[in-house]
Amino acid sequence: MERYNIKAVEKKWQNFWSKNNTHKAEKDKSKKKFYCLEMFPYPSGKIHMGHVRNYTIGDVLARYKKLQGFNVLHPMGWDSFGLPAENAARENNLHPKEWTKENIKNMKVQLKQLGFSLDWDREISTCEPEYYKHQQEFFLELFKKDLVYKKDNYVNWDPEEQTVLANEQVINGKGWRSGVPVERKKLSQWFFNIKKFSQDLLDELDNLKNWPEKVKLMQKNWIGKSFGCEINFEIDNKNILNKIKVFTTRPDTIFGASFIAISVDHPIAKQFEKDKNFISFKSECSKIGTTEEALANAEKLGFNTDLFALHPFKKSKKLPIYIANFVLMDYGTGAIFGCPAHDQRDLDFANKYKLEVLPVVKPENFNTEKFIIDKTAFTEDGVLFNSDFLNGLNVNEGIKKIIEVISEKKLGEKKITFRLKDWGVSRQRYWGCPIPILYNKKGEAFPEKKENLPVLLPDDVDLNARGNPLDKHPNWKYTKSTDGETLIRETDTLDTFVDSSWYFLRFCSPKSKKYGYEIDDIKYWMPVDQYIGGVEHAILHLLYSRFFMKALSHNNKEFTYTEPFENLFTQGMVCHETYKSEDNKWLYPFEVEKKPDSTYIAKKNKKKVYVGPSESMSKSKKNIVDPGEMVSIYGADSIRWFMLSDSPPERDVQWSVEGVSASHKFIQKLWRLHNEILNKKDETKKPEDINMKKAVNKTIYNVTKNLENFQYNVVVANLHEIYNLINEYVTNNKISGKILKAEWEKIIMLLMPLIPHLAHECCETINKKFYWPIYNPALLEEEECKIVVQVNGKKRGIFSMPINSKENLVIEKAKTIDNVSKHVENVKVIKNIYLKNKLINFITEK
RNA sequence: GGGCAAGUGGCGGAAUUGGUAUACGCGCUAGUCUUAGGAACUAGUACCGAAAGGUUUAAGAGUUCGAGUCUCUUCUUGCCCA
Repeated sequence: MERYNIKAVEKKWQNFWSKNNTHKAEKDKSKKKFYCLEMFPYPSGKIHMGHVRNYTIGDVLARYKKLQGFNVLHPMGWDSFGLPAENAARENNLHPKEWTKENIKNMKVQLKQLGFSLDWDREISTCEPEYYKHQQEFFLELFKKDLVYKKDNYVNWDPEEQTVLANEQVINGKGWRSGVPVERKKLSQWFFNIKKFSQDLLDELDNLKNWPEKVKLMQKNWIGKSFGCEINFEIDNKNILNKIKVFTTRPDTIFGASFIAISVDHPIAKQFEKDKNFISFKSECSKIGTTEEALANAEKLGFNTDLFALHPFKKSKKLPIYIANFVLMDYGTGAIFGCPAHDQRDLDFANKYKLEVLPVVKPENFNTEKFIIDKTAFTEDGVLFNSDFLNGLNVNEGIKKIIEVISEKKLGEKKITFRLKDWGVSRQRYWGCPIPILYNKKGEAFPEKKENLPVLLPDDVDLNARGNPLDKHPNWKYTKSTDGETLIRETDTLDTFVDSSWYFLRFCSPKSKKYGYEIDDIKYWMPVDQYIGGVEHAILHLLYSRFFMKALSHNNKEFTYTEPFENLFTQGMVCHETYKSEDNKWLYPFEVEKKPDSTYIAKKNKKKVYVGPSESMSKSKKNIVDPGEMVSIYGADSIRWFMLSDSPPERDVQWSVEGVSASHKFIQKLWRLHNEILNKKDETKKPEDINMKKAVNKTIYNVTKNLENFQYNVVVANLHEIYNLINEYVTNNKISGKILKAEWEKIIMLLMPLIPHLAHECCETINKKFYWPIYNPALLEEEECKIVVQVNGKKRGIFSMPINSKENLVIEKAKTIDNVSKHVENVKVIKNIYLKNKLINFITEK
């Protein structure tokens, strides 16, 4: 028998699938559909192990569902707009378009080499005019629906990338890609009105039954609904404004208020614009980012306005008004009252400026005199005191009561706010979807005409100039209206998260010239039955996609809203050990060598290598393994098998040479066993036949169940087990050839979704039919069962009995077991716990 | 600081959801075959013990006839938010 020739066989089937368009999906209303989608990649050049894992998990599901008879849609495309193309273009002197195309070409080859059952006829790429044309249409549709608007806004400005970042692209105050501290800058920006749907997006999370709770919670926190109250404070000096509207979620602490803090952009702050001190204060503020985190961590700074507000319930009390760096105009009303005793930021501020700290909430059963606030604010629930008519109430009761009183006295009103902010989509970048908006001389914005779409990106741009290349382009932005007026194009492009917010719709009608999606297609294919991707997109991409569905179906009779992703699965990361040389430089795994004592040395100079913890594969730490190289050594099936075998899909997996080479060996073993089975002669029945049938039946049951639950590592274990058993039967000639072949065929079918190349090769020599085996429930029943015997809950023995034996027979036999009889003799058994076919527990008197 | 997960052999991890803990794989040990082995095969491998047997799911308590699984406390790690 020949050794299994991985390269030839894998190539053979990949060509076969390509030629026969095996994975092509066609709308067929008579068949039940299954839309299996994995998050599409950014074409960075090569696929990485994270992709391999993501797409292997998806492919197993897609192939499994197909074998079960579903009409499976399993498409793939490219999230191909974005900054790296511009950077790479500058480095390599290659146009982003060319760079992207080249990468797509290479990555497509790699995906095919892994044997994924993708329908390449539906391939889409977001940087192609055929795609972004429709995106521009959607932009205009949203514009018409008043879901897009422009406003001056502080933005997170990444000085390195010279672009605006969304809040969620700012991590620890730094740009998510550049790692450079983010600044605040005021710019005129386009926004999607996602805030409008805050309540819906929150409520409808409950309908997502098969989303990880973790992800739903993250979205819930991100939307951040809070109940609070607006309170109007009168200003002592009536010349200015007579009132400041303040928002708070803790109106119960009103009696502990000792100052008012307003944002630098608050109308009241305007009068200080010429004050030198204020100007320097303001510039100091702009250095802090716009995230809540940055605000919380930054030193609290204030600018004293010398104005005072009157306490609404204690008119004699005057609260100084400060302009403070931790209050933002776009949260609440841009003004707060400070209650230092019960808010950490307020306390930090009060301590710095020597303001009064008056506690009004204390823990229950705590002596009032002994309760002192020093450096830590008391933010927990407790009993209100020092608070006039609120005294004795707890926090929730206090909030309720104070809101009642405030509304009654018309001092303010109850207010619900959301943390979710509108989605700023403008990017001062070239490689993105142009925003189809024109400006006249007055600066008024209006939409480009539909027949003029797409607004194409010009090819001839200078990427080496700083700032926005489209803005610097000599003539692209100038155009003329039908009546000859000179118009200027919007030079910002759209955030690439817009591109990925509707690509799952496009896959349903990838070729439609007229529409971004055909209503008839999405009615059949949508929603995505299973979406698979990294948890890092839990907030951004998934929330934006939900918003996009909302926005498109808003005021749309044909398109009724559904959640885009019915089921969501978030897979873990691929990790690898990290290696450092003696001179503290990262080394690639292929640069090191393992010695027999399990220590490592550098291949180059034989010097000692320090092994660090296993971490998520990243280029910067060089702990990466190239999938292409692995495929060429071990073959696609081995890589797939290993990816599935070692850890549950939702957890991180450790890449290891031992693991993948073990998978490779197992593939070879399967092939060897297959050939041995083929060579077995058909014989008359043998006694073990029925046991083998039962074992295979049980495997079908287990594999099916575990596939449904995404326990792919257990599926692998199930298949290992049945292999071990069949192999033993074959070696010892225990099974008749005919039964063996029939049962083995079923196992090949079970292998089909996981290692399709080998399974197809085996299948070809047996039978060319594909099906998903159905288990026989009757065969799951065993004739004998093992009864565990416990005495006082401790396991003392185990024995076999025919299934469904009578209780008294089981008890009698149980008592005769050596280690049991010892424990039940000479003591009174007061109780038997009996579980049919499973367990007997004797409870004895002490 | 808050929230959510998780903690099982040398390692990755199973456990029909409260009923035989450690399936399956890696690694390791011994052996067979081989010119050779980073191949293949066989046997062993949670811990203590020569054995009978006993102990064990981060630590401690609780509920229960019975707890890896449920409850509480503590510790540790990871993720998200601040």
